[in-house]
Amino acid sequence: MPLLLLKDLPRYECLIEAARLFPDMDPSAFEVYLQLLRTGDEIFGIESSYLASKGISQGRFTVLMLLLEKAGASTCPSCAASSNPADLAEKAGVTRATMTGLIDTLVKDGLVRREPAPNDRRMMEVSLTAEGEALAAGILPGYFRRVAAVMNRLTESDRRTLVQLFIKIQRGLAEDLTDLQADTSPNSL
Amino acid sequence: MPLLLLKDLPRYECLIEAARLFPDMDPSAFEVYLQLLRTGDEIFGIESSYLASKGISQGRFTVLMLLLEKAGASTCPSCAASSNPADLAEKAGVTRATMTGLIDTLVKDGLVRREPAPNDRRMMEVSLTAEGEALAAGILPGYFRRVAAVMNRLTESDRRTLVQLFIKIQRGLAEDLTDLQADTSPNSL
DNA sequence: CAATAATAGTTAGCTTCCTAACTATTAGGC
DNA sequence: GCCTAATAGTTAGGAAGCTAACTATTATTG
Repeated sequence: MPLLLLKDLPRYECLIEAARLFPDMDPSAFEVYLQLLRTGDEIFGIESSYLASKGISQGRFTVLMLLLEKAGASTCPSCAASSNPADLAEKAGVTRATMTGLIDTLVKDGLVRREPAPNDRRMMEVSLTAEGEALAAGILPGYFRRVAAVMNRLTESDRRTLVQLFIKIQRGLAEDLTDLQADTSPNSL
Repeated sequence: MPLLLLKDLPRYECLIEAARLFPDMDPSAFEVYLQLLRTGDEIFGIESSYLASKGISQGRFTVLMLLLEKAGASTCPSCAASSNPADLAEKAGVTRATMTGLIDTLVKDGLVRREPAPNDRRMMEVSLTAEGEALAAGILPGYFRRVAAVMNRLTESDRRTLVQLFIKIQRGLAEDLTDLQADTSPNSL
């Protein structure tokens, strides 16, 4: 659980009170904000501890999944790309340096192999070993069961609503982020 | 941005396809799951980079907030506790060891002072310096503005809905988690 | 009241991420 | 065809968490 957050979220009355002290504060926005981060953090913790019980970290799991998509029976167009480290890093959302480290440990554990790419001598080609595929196959059912269990109280309609609202937030982030960054300097103390 | 996640979430058709391969997979649950984690991660990244621009990390910010609540004009009952490191660690959701490190750096930067507690010689008493209070006061308005901006596309009704759904998920986590953990061992490969 | 247990804080060492600098190779512009 | 870009991968070092083990106190209990 990598996020450091308040464990007990402030009650709504406290937010109201804080809003009196800080005119910039929007209590309902802040409440959603805290709940979102808190919920995400808890879910992430559940996933992490499941993966840890299988002897693998979040980062290594992501790499395994990306390689499985490529190796596996997927016909999804976005899954058909090559699997050099830079590509994996891009897809996983980490730096190339981090990916080097992840692949190092996966190779050390015999889950992945790393060979020079045939066409471009700068590149490497990464692929799952049989052992890696077996591990992924052993992890995924439990993983999916947990994901389903986490959401099992939500109706299909709840789920659609949530996804819509997440997309709404994300669209705002993409478009309003520039304004936010512009006001970084003015209010530096 | 501490979470390592797929940067481009799989499209829904891909989830459907994966569901054919893995009977345990619930596409709509998985989609919500990915969107929740992704949204949380992005928001967390925005917050982190704002705090970094103010020269402070997430963890140190949390400690400052906890100490400010105590020092400040808050009449909130849950904010009135003492501020020894163990207490702060509990509230911030980190280990005591981590809190030691956080306080170390805050003391080094002159933002916080650490004195022996009067009654119990095992304990320390942590409090904000004037400099720490000034830093917090300089950070909070921009922080609240960003929180508000992140949520500014959501109507009040959207916000209420979101909070309701988060609470629904969290209640499920609290009550169903035991079942989840019980099935950790069976499907170990 | 002595011995054990519990608690507060710290330390040491690990993990997982990062950035910045480096090497080797390929691609482009003159 | 060279010389400079750009690109792929790696290395080195740092930041922010964690666990486990340790010391110093206080509480409990026989």
